[in-house]
Amino acid sequence: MTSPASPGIGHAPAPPIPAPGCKESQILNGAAEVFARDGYEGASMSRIAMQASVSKGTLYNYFASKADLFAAYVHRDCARWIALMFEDLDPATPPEEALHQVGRRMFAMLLSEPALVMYRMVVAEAQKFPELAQSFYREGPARAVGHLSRFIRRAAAGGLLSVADPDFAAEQFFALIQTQLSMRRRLHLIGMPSEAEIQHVVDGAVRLFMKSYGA
Amino acid sequence: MTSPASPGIGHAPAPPIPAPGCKESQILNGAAEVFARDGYEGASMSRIAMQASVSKGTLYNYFASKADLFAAYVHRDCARWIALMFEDLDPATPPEEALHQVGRRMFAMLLSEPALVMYRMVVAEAQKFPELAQSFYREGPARAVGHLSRFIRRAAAGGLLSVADPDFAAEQFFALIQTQLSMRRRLHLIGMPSEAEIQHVVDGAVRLFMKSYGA
Amino acid sequence: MTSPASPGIGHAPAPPIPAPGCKESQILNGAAEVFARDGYEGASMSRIAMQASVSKGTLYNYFASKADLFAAYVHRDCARWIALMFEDLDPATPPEEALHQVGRRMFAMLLSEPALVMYRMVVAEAQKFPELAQSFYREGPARAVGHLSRFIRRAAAGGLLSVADPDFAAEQFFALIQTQLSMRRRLHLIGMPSEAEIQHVVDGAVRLFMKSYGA
Amino acid sequence: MTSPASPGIGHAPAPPIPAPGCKESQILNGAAEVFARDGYEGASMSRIAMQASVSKGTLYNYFASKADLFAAYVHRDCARWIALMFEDLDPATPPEEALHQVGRRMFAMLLSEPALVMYRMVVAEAQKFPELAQSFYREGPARAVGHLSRFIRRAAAGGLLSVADPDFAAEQFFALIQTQLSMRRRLHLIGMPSEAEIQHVVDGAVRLFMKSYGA
DNA sequence: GATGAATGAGGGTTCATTCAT
DNA sequence: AATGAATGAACCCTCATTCAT
Repeated sequence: MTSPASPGIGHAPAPPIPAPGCKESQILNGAAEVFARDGYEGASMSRIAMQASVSKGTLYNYFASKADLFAAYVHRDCARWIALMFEDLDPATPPEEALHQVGRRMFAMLLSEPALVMYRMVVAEAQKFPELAQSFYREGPARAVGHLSRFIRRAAAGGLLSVADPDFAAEQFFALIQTQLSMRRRLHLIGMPSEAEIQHVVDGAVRLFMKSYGA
Repeated sequence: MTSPASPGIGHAPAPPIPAPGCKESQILNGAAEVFARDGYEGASMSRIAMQASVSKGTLYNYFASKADLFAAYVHRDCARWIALMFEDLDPATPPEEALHQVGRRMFAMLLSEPALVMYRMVVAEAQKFPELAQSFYREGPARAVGHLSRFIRRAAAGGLLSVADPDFAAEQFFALIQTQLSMRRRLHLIGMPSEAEIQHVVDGAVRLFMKSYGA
Repeated sequence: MTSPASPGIGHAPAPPIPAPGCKESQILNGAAEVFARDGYEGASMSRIAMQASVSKGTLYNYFASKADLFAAYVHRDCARWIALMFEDLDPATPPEEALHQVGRRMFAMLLSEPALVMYRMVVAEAQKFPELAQSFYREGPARAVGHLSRFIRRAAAGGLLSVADPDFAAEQFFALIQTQLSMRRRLHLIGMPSEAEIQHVVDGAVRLFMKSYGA
Repeated sequence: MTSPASPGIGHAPAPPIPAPGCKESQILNGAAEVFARDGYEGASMSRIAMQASVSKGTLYNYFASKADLFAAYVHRDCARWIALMFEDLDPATPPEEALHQVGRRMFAMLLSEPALVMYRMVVAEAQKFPELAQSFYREGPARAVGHLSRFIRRAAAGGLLSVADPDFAAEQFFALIQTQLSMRRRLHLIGMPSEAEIQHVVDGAVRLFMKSYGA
């Protein structure tokens, strides 16, 4: 119903992301800004209402509570940039080149401002919103690893890589991308790294990976 | 700065960690409990006062504000368990064995409950308390990498490893430890991993590392 | 249904009770449920609208305000069960038997759930809605006493009772029905009394009454 | 301390009524005024704070919630005027005179402004505060009936009255006091009755009572 | 130094009411 | 005639902070 276009696939998104122009979307935009700036606890419904240019009452016409609004915001924004992450890799790409490509994309995505904000909030509130942490993990990191793992398995089957445990290997590659540079960025100690810095980290990761897992 | 070697001189550490028995310490203990449970915004001075068995007035005799108290708590507790992390590695240890040893220790420490709590809080409040994030990074991750880097450099000098950039190599090893298992633990999705799971991750990290950097 | 049948006579009731099927009636039914459950202040127009299956806007098309709606509800429901109270007593009935009969009916009616609810609400809001209390009194207790008083007067005229002040005597009988049992019921301390308990109270009332006022 | 006079009895009051001058008392005075005027739901903590000349925060330093404050108010004010009700009747008083005396006192008390207010509130909120209704009944009406019942029993034992069931007889007398005058007063339809009106009702009650139960 | 009563701004939430459709 | 989205004031309650004792 929400996407009759692509026949045969139809895995409908659970929370139907609101149309960009509508009031609900307007509220979520305001919420995104305030939550990102102040965190969950620090954000106030008053400020969100103000930022979204609606009355406080209207907030509650769309979302039953602050927690609900927060969940909706996380879901929408997760879905947004997760979608950008993985257009499937062409299996024909030589592994080394594919790793470079996906490595750079991952890196850039991980350290992008919206992803950072999301990561910070989900980590911070994981205790209070366990189901949010769960769905964040499932929709984000888990899917990324899954995609990479499938690529590795195919490459191994084709004799291009020599990997016994593709899942674990994918996790390792994913981990190698997140050096201290990521940590410092997450702690707001640095801004977005330059292209050269990214390249350096990714090169290092690919080199280590291929040395072990190259055919 | 941390080097207490120079004898006879008592250059006091910047934030003088309070004597364990005193009232200030008593307050910080209460604060630790409450901050860990409720987060910065969620914690209330009343609850902290109650937990520490002092009056609210006394809190303000020792700490000018909630933010101040929070900073003091982070500093003290960071210092506490960072200290446990790195008794210096014996340079005589064979690299592979040393990596296994330090890998296991890092892993266990990183995923321990107090470290998780601290990580979560610092990440969550990095925006509001930038200087806190800075000192957390300096006293924690940066020192860990520094230690490992020095060990690698020595081993390379001795011909036991073949590493061009010891700092970067150390970061890579550190990164390899933090697979999805860490991510899931940070998101409260799993409890403390078993000894076998730890061993598996560390083995994999050492294998990858040695394949590239082994002499 | 209230008797539009009688041809030729148009003594319209002051607040024209709405026809049972119409939208106004539908709203009042919803209001009755919610007011009874939540009281005047506790009731919300949203819940009433929901209960009545109409939109909030429609509520205001029929009633200018919450207070108006409340008044309409009280009027209609008072009228409803007051009507059931007194089909006129047959003057030929021997007084003692008539008193037993009317006593039991009064008692049962007074302690019935809808009457209790109404009593509670009118008492509670007597200050805020004085005209409501007035009309409640006039349509309820005053009419009950009036009926009984007329019966007593006729009986006295016929030599069956010896009563100087029929109004006062009727009030006394009415009062004797309302022992502590009524009080406890009004305070929600007990449920509906059993038939035996009712009989006991009514017997006692009739006995006392007849001892003084019997011919 | 509250009643050192009667030795050997000492039934201490459960909720220690606060000293008249203290802040708690000051708050309760403000609460009494506002609750009496606006009812439980209608009263706002802000108005109470204002009326009591304290800040809203202070209210919550003394009472955990609005419900708590309401309960404390009911308890204190019940206790206050219940105490005035029954200094024990002298058993030597002739029954008819005693009934006149207690009848007038009851009547006046029942229809006094504070008792009315209390009655209205307890009835109104009996559903939401059942334990309050219970303790109101126990401390008020039940005790009144108990006192009267004991007097009647003694008189019957002394041959001055002829009563088989003193409890029921006491209830009947109590009921006879509460004619429509009481009802009208409870509905705020009239002010305090005149001395003559009171006398009339009480005379009638005593007459009916003595006609049946006189020796 | 230690206390805890007092404060008042601000928190999330509900509500009666309005009005464009 | 009927709707329901939008409003903003008011609700109860919590909070960090102050200050007289």
